[in-house]
Amino acid sequence: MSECTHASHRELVNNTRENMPELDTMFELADFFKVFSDSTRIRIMSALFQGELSVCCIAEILNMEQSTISHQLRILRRENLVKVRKDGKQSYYSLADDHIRQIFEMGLEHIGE
Amino acid sequence: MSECTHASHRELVNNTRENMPELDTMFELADFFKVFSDSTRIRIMSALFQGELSVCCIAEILNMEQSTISHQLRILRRENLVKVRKDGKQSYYSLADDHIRQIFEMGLEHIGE
DNA sequence: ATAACGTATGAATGGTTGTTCATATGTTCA
DNA sequence: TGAACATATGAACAACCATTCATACGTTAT
Repeated sequence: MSECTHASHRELVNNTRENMPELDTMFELADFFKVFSDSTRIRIMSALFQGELSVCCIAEILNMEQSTISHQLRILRRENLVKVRKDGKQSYYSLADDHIRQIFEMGLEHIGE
Repeated sequence: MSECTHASHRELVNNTRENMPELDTMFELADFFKVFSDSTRIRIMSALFQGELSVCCIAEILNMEQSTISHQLRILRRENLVKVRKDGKQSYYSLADDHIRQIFEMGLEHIGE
């Protein structure tokens, strides 16, 4: 290995840069994981694994304010992780992507559950 | 489906609660994904996929300050995602977990890369 | 020993983000 | 139509976090 001022260092830098994903891709990747980085959203998705639920139902399950849930559902909707079905006064949310379970299980595996 | 005030709603709430992971587990899960939710950390790990690198090398590859890299490496170290090998003045970092590649690939798959 | 270099870290700062409050929108029922 | 209910949303606030600056620590070489 070389230190920063050496010539071979330059090669290593350039080589590594070339083999890395596109910058935009790495930003997208971070944004993707960001959705899973909040415990409220994790809990909402965990609840939705059982099937579709209305907003107030989720709020009660998590014992949190309806407004908080709505705001977080908004984010999950924006990221296409949940879908809504409106029926009368209520909005029923469900998971939009089977991928989510896989992502959860990988995370659980890593933290050793 | 029932609305919030109905009796059957209570059953649904309790049932869903019981089938959800432990609260602590969901918090840990969020914390785990939080590590991957920052683009600088994603870029560092992407660089380390090529092999071990010194701090200043990473800084140059990402074109960021050494201090910034050190701070982020500290977090990655705390989460046991990288390991350090000290050699003289430099610290060489490498990925500590083969899992990481799998997590990256799942994320990349989801964002459609 | 001193200088130069690589790395680590505490404090300060600016930006981001989750939650709450208040309120608006839309629906159902009397 | 008006009241009650479910949901959505903007604004304000607080907490968190990534970055920068300054500096300390440890190592190498002169």
